Amino acid sequence: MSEKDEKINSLVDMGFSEDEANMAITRCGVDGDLSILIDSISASRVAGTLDLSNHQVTNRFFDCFGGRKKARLLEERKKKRKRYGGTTQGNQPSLDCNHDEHMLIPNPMVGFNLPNYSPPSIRVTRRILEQDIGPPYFYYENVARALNGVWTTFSRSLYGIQPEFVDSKHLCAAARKRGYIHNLPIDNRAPLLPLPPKTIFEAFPRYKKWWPSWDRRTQFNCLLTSVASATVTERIQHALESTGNPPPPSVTERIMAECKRYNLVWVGKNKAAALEPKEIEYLLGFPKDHTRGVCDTNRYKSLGNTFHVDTVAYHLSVLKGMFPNGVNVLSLFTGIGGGEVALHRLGINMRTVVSVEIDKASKRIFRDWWDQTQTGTLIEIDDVKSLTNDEVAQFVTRLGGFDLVIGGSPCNNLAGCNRYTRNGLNGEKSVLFYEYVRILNVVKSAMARK
DNA sequence: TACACTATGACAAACACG
DNA sequence: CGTGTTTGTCATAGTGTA
Repeated sequence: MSEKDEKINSLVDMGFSEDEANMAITRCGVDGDLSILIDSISASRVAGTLDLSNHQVTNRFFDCFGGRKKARLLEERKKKRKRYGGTTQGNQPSLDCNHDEHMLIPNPMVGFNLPNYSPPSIRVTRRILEQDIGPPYFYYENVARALNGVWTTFSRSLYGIQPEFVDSKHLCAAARKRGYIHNLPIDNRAPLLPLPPKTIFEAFPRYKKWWPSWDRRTQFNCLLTSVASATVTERIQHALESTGNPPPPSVTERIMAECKRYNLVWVGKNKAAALEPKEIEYLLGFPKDHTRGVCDTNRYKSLGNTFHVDTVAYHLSVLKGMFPNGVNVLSLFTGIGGGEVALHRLGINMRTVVSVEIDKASKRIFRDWWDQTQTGTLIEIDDVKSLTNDEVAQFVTRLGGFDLVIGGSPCNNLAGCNRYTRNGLNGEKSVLFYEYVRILNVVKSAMARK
């Protein structure tokens, strides 16, 4: 079989038509990665059916830039297109293989809507192609501030659907800037109740006692995968003890930088400390002791990598009315089960969850939670790469289809704090995004055949 | 092998300013 | 408008201990 035929076969397996596959190979060449071909097909679907000059999401939050600034951004985009388009890339159409488009992140980062967010939002209308409306519903997540162009690729690979960017600080006491692409309805969402506390003191009143007046934080920064150790807090304590009260600005500024970076709290006189795992569980909407039983390093790591339950639950809440008999879920990059915990807290019964997760500690945490709270079936798979198209199709047949495909692919190579391997979407871990696309497309086409 | 701890100081993108 | 400044980030590699 020639390389071209092989690629066409793979693409057809994923649910693309033979014509589409042929076109993509003509445009991008037979040497291109499968991912580039998928991009190309998705792009032409979008280009062919939607008018890109008119935003499909009319949302006042995308209009929140002042006129001048917006005009400037548009100018820059034009310039970039000029710079990267056409001539330097041979005869490649710029829309297909150009990853340099900007994706505007709305400010404030409140998504399409939020519970109790005022002023009442102007009605958001979002159009999704008929063929891409669920079931299966899908829900994809990653860091909002990825490298430029990455979200354009996410969107393009996921049927041109506009991402929804939400900073969870609008829902809880910690920032968590994330983008979500999904084909769920966005009307009639309902938050989990009670609404979580939105300030540090509401969440942890006991820290008021030792909180210095010059620490003006009211919310935490993003909860990361590792925390400050004793030397950091000792250094702070020493600095405070060796200066007067109040300490000079030079000292407080340095200390504040550490506090913000590590999300420190004040637990005694001059004594700052890292948040405990159970406190992070609470902030992120997990049940008490959810991650208990593995070592602290693994608890922090898996918590740093997970969803904010309340944010995700708010988006998934629309499923409750649609599936009174429960759902079958394909959960990719499950981690400690943020999506499942959200469904559970929404009162949505999970008949079956096929969970793909490679990390042993996360798997154990999730399995323990499942055994203690669920009556449905859990099927565990280790690695997305080893999950073949045939196996996915067999699951679809066996279970009668998936109602929800949910997952957030690795951000390691996209996250700003990675100084070593922030090499973008083709990095070792983040490239697994394309496995999500592959598997989702197989599910879609297998369900369409039924 | 598993864990705890430490130092590291990159980088894009938003922002402020003239 | 360019240009310098600030901000914040689902992190990693290496070392030592048990």
